[in-house]
Amino acid sequence: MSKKKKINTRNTPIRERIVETATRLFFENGIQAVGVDKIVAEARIAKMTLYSYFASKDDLVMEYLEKSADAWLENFHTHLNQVSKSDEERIVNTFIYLKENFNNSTAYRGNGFINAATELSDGRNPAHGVILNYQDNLRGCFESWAYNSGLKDARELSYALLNLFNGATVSTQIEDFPEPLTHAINLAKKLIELHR
Amino acid sequence: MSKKKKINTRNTPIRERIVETATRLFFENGIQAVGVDKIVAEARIAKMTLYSYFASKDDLVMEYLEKSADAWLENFHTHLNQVSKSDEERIVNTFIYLKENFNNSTAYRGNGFINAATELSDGRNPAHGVILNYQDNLRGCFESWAYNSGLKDARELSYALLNLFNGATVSTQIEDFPEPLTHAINLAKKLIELHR
DNA sequence: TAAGAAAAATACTGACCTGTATAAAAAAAT
DNA sequence: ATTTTTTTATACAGGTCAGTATTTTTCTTA
Repeated sequence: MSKKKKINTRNTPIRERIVETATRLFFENGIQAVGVDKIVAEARIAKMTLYSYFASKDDLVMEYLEKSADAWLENFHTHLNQVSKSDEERIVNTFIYLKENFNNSTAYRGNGFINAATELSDGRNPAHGVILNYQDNLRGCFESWAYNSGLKDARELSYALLNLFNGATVSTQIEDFPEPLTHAINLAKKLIELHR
Repeated sequence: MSKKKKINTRNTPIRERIVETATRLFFENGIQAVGVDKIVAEARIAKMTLYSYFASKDDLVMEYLEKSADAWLENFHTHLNQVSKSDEERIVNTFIYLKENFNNSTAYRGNGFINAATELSDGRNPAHGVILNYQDNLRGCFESWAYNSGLKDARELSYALLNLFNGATVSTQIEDFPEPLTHAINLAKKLIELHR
């Protein structure tokens, strides 16, 4: 007789508060650096309540990554739709968006998915699937935007742009200064010209 | 009367074995994921011996980063000198070097300094100074190589190349597949043409 | 060979970690 | 109003963490 733990699958305000608090703490401090005790303290709930919604910390981490990836992409597209008149503009605006995000943050923490990928070094960790999916979603955006704009070699360009996206994010995080993003914006424009 | 701990500053084989073991474990598993007990076990020394050479784990981490940065740059230049006939070739060969490193590794772990920077999120950590120095050293190489090759806007090009370097490293680490590095090599060649 | 220094072995501290057991209090549903 | 579910509070288990104290053994050097 297997004695399984019963997990509450309902979507209550408490559950949302757990995920929101974990999301904020994981992103600001890193996943390994945040203990369950800190999450329950800041969410002002009992530890047992957390473990009634999530089987383990790893489960909570998975939900953090999945929900954050969805939210990131949604904010991303919402913003791009507001400032872009064409798919070609969306490409350049992607990097302007990164720079605005840096300027609007007091302590820049880069990209939560890149951080998670380097932190959870074991590639067999299921979190890597979410991160890979996020990255390929982003690259796919670049590819279709490039294709719709009539640019040559859209697929190769999309890889270059993803490289540029990741590189500019990491460089900015290391330097804590927006200069790499300025160069990334210029480089994105040049890449578009190269593929026109 | 301040009671300080006496640190052995001699450079003995044991000390080197500690640093070598820590270097391997930190790079393969991440800094936070490796405990002092694991280091002393794999180096087959007593824990007290480690603490007679290093005041704290943070001290050992600093030495790991400093020594690794020196060793990385030395290997880098040694290899580039063997395969390059000009500074312009050094630029492209940098990215070929990354790809060869990936192909020669069983479990690619990317760049130890990028990993450390994302792992040690607090920018006030003295480790960030070492990482910044490493990055600027690398960018400086790009800049002087570009300048010596008569390329235009050497400084801006160097930032683009550093972005490309970091981005390709991170993308490869996430994907665990060398395709981003292939695109990075092509992109580096294009960037050189753009600045000719 | 004797004295001194280095290293090892062992046990420990106090803090933190994930996860659980249990019982009381609060809330919801019947 | 009573039962059932949810949440809390508290304590705890078993592990790991960085770092230290103490004693014994080994090595070096004089």
